[in-house]
Amino acid sequence: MIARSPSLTEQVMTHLKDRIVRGDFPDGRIPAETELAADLGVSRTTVRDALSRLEHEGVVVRKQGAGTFVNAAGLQITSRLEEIWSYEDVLRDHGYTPSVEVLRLEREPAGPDVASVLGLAEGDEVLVVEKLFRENDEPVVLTVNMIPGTLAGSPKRRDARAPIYRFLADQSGRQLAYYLSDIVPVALQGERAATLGVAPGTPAISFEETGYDTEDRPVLRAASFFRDDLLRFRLIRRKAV
Amino acid sequence: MIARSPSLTEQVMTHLKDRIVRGDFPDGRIPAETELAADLGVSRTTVRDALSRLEHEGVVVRKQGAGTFVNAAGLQITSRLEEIWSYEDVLRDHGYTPSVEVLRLEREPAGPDVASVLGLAEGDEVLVVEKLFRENDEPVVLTVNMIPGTLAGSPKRRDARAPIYRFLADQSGRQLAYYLSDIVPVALQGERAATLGVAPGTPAISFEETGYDTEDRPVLRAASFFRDDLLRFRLIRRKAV
DNA sequence: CAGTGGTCTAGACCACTTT
DNA sequence: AAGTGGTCTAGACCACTGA
Repeated sequence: MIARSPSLTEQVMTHLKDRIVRGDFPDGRIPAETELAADLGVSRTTVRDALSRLEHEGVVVRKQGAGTFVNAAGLQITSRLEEIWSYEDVLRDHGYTPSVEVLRLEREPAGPDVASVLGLAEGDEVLVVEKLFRENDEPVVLTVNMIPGTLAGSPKRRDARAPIYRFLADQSGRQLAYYLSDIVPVALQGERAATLGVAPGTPAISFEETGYDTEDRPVLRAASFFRDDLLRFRLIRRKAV
Repeated sequence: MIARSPSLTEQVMTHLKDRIVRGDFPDGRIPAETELAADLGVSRTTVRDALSRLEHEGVVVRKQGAGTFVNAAGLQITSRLEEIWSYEDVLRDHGYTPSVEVLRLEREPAGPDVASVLGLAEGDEVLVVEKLFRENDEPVVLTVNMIPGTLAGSPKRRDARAPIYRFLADQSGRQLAYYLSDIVPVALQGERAATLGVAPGTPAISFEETGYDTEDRPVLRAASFFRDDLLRFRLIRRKAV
């Protein structure tokens, strides 16, 4: 709850972002590192740290010998794939005001695939949490999460509306540290197509992912299905260094 | 002892990668930054730079106060989405030894979408380069590239087998700087399905992307289709900082 | 050529985790 | 308390770009 004062680097980042948004650099050129350092009263190292992180975020581009420039393309990226964490936030980033409904919350025996990924024996119990995210009654994202039964108590539907990483932390105390995600093309069928409000056979992207806690133990298996017409993933690809 | 050319930072990176692969850190724990700096005879800043980049690549994880650790999950990532540049390399990373065939190389009038993206008038000529990447006669990736007609001479089929960024550089002198890519689910139909050797209606992922040169001018529109059973994209997602 | 970002050093103190 | 990574400084030289 205590707001720790942002680091100098972070303050420089916000400062630069603000100026970019404000249109302080109409030609897209950002002042030289030494100049910024002098103006802001910090060391060039700190400025460079901030610029590195902004470059990593896709906000600016640096060209040796030439200068640092605002990256117009980066402003088009609404969701950076590697930082997706809560679908509610993703939808908000897209300008939506999402609602969440818990479609399913029950225990069932794990199938062989899920058991293997989560390090369980086949037939061990998993808790299934199925959620639908809507914008104005229009379904956009459907997620199916499976958690080892031993890592959950007897949650109420209301509890399950929280982002899954928070739900998991509340139930088990385990912190979700990272996901390993496969991007998989699917054709939506049957009930799943109906839930998302599309015709059977509609092609869609599914993220199939395994979540690990801070000690690299698998704690979550999830699949997410998207309405491609309402939610599109975009990324920048640059030549590797 | 250590020489120039690859930067010190890069040498430290390769050194650490080698030791990781060699199994020098059986418990997954990497020596402290100060220790590495002393051992290698470089400053801690250089070591930190190397570790930052390895962390960014997903090779290691750093935990404040605890240490730096090998990231087992990162070793499973064969293709980092944000660094895809040549599909031949992507396939090689997957352990394949790909071959390339140029299926199509001809000029045609641009449709409205392509014209708009490339900043052309509808009907202006674009050069279409369609390539198929195979592993052992098995088709894996199909790419369709469109370049403004003014940016290409009269290339031969042989020229078009090179990676598209090199082809573009050879033809026009323009350097491809980055791509803006949409990840789109499609159902493969007709000729395209046949070319990739799958049943009509098979769901697939398509990368729809626009390539820009170093001066942010659009120079390339491309779409790529994948055999999901042969080429899978995987990524790590971590909590944003 | 002057000016830019890229690399590197040596050292200081802080925030956090583990013992 | 000891040890780790995180932040920050001040300064040096190099590699590259552009006029």
